[in-house]
Amino acid sequence: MGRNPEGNQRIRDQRRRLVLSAALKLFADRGLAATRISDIAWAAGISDGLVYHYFDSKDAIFVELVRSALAAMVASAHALENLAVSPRDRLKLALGGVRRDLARRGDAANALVLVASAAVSANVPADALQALEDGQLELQASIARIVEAGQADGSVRPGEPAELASVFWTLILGLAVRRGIRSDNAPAPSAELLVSLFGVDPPALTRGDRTLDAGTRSY
Amino acid sequence: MGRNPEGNQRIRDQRRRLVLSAALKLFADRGLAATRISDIAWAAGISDGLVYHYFDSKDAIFVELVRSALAAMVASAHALENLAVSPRDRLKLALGGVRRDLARRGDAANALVLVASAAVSANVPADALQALEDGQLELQASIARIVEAGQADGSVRPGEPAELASVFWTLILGLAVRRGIRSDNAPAPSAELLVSLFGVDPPALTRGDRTLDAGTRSY
DNA sequence: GTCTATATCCAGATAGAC
DNA sequence: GTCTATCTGGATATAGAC
Repeated sequence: MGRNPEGNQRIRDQRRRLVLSAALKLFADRGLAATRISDIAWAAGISDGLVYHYFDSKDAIFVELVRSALAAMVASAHALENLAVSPRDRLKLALGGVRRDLARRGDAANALVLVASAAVSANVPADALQALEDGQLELQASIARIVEAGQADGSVRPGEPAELASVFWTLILGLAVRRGIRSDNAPAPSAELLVSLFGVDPPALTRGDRTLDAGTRSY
Repeated sequence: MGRNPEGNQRIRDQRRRLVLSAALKLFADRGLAATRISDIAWAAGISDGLVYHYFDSKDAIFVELVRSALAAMVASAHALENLAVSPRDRLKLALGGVRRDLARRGDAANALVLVASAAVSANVPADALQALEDGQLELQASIARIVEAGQADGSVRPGEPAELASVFWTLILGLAVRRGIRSDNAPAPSAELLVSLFGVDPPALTRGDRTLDAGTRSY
C-alpha cells in the first residue's frame, strides 16, 4: 500500500479539517484575537509548526471558517426554500433548527457564534468581512423569498419581505449572542413564540402544534 | 488657587473618565483581546504607564465599562417603566432609542456593542460576565413588566411576559451585532416594524404613526 | 501626576533536522 | 509530514526619574 498522490491528498485534507474543526470551537469561544495558534495546535494534537504547513496564517484559518460557515448557512437556506412544506413551516423549521443547533453546542452552533462574533468586531480580516456581507445579503434574500411566498398563501403577516427577513436574521444573530451567556436564568425564547411573530393569526397564548423537526441539515 | 484634595479628586476622576471613554470606543470596535493598552493610552492622549496609575489592568478597565454600560441600560429601562405613556409606546421608545443610538455611533452605541461583544465571547473576565448576567436579568424583568402592563390594557399581544421580554432583548442584541457589519446593503429593520411584532393589531403594511422620539436619555 | 525606560513574557511565524 | 528550536516583534505591567 504505497502512498499515491490521491492518498496524500486525502491525508492532507483530513488534517486540514482537523485543524479547522479545532479552530472553529476555539474561535467561537474566545474570538480571533484571544485564540492562540498554540491552542489550535494543541486541540488538533499537532505541533505549532505543523499548523503553518497547512495554513498560511491564523487569519487564513479564520477566513476559511467564516466562509464555510456562511456557505453552509446559505446552502441550508436554499434547501429550506425548496422544501415541500408551507412557507410558514419553513420559517419555523429555520428557527427551530437554529435553536436546536445552539442548544447542542456542536459545530453548527460554533459556526453561528463565529459569524456573530465576526460581525460585532471591526478588526476581522477584510476577506472575512466580505464573506459576511455577501452571506448575510444572500441569506436575507432567501428568507425574503420565503416570506413572500408565505404572504401569498396568507400564512405570513404582511410587511415588506426584505424588512421582515432583516428582522428574522437579526433575531438569529441575537440568539447566537445569547448562547454566550452561560447559566442563563432567563432562557432563550421558544421557536413557537419566535415564529408566531411572523404569523398572521391572532397571537394565542399557546399554539397546538409542536416543534416541527424535519431532517433538514442545518448548517 | 492651590490644589486642594477635592480638586485633585476631580482631576483624577476626569482623567479616569477620559481613559474610559477612549477604551469604550476601542473595546466596542475591536473587542477586549485585540485592544492594546497603548491604543487606549494614545487615544486618551497620555502615556502607557499613566494608564496603570488609574487602573489596575486592562481587564479592570473592561469590567468597569461593562458594569457601567449595563447599569445605564438598567437605569434607562427603569426610567422607561415610569414614563407617562402607554406601555406599547414604552416599547416603541425603547426600540427607537436603541436604533437611534446605534445609528449615531456615539457612546451609547458603543456601550451596547460592548455588551453584545462581551456576551458572545467566553473569555471575558469573570466579573464582566457576572455583571452581564445580572444586568440582562434585570433588563428582561423590567421589559416583562412593561409587556404585562401592555397586555392588561390590550395594546400588547398575549404570551408569557418573560418570554416576550426575552425576544425583545434578543432583538436588541441582534441589532447591536448588525451594527458591526458596515456598508449594510440590507439596513436594519425599522422601529415601527419591530414594535409591531409585539402588537395586537392585525399587522398592517404601513402604520400611520411615526417614530415617537421623546427625551429619554437612553443609556 | 506624568513620563521614559525596561523587565518579562509570550505570540506569530520560520528554519531546518529527521 | 512532522517536529523542535528559534527568530523577531510586541504586549502587559513595573520602576524610577522628574
